[in-house]
Amino acid sequence: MPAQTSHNPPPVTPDPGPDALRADARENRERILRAAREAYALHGIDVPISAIARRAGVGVATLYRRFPTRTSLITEAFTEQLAECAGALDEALEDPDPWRGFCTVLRKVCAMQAADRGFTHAFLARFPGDTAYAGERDRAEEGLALLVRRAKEAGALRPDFDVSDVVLTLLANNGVANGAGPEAAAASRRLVGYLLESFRAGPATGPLPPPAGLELDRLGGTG
Amino acid sequence: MPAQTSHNPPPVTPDPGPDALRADARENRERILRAAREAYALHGIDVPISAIARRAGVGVATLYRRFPTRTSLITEAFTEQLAECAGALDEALEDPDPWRGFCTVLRKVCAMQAADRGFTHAFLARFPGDTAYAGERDRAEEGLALLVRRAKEAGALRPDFDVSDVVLTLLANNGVANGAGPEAAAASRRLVGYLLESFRAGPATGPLPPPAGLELDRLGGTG
DNA sequence: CGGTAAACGGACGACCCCCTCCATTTAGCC
DNA sequence: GGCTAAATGGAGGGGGTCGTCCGTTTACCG
Repeated sequence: MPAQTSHNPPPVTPDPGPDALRADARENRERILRAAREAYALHGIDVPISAIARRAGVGVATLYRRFPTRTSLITEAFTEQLAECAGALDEALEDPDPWRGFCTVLRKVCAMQAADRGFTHAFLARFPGDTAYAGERDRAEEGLALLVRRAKEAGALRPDFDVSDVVLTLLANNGVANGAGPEAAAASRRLVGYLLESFRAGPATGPLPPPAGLELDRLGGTG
Repeated sequence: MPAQTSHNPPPVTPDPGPDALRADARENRERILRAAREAYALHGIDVPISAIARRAGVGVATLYRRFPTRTSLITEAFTEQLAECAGALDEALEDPDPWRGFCTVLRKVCAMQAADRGFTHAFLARFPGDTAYAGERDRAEEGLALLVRRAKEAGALRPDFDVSDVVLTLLANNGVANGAGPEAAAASRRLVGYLLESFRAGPATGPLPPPAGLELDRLGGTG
């Protein structure tokens, strides 16, 4: 990334923003996002750009002008769902029972993963140089850490649980979501059921293999 | 597949078999398989055929003549590892402690998954029309079912464990193996640690979401 | 040593996806 | 209604993989 010339008050939005667009352009922008969400949910994040354009009823050029990079499209397409995740975390933090909050947020995010094949990738993908998610993600990590600490202090979450185990859960769930086909939802629920039982503090168990130190921003679809 | 003309004593081996080959051809065949295993382990199952050929030091045509379909190459390349899995299961069945056997086989297979990016795909991929694995797989399913039953009867495995939960475990582990990059091995160990704790029979826990009824032959890399 | 069939490998056409360019259409304003 | 800049869409060059064809090389046998 070339250095910027010292000053630029609005951080040079690569996306002009939906508001500054002409009416027909804004309409098309929405159609593209809708089509992208549908396509991603159905076929995963690898659908050709041209397929999304076709589904949206626009030309490829239109799509490319609005979303110059694949990442920018994905970012926009999943903003809503990511906000939903953030909301779930906020709710969990407000729950007087941190363990219940912990369970709820994990169940919810995993269910979303299982329902939408593209969501996982959007969720786990790192967006190099893209600051749109960075703040959101940092906030999520903080909130998660807080929730985990509280749940431990309440004696409900096992003490050797590591925050990175949340990522572990998401990755595992991703594997199930991608591999289990039509049974993905049921399989995901069952996996999360097993894991939550294991995460719950209980009578002393043997030592666990050490945490893998996974971080949200070090992960990608295929490593 | 066109109907066959009623009789063909040797079931028309698409692979002439390593033995009937000329010396140089057999040599090349081995080189191809070695290269395929390396490439799959490093880059997953999607490496271009040409890359494997190059790595093996042969032309594409040679590879294609020996292994007409991608599947046939994968099948051959992972035969050894699959045999190792089968061996692990056999050992587990011989273990006087079925729970220990169960843990060992799950740990071993998951470790293999984590170590070799291609192995999972080979392991889970369905091979339509390919009978090479069918017998092996049926035997594995039987053995697994037996192991699970014994472990339950020994009171070590929770009664509501379902055989399909083994597949669930493999899918989850696959997600971790594919997504955790360099930490895949550690992350996989930790996941399996959590799951095995959960699988272990213990003080009554709440009801689990129902099993997803996953079967080995209904799974594929991306469903 | 010589002949033959097996084996080889590179080149090639078909296909798909990415992304840009440009001639044409259209919305919004006077 | 007419003008202008924004917006559009499809064609096309570039890159990559697949799988086959065919002229050349090589192992094996007599």
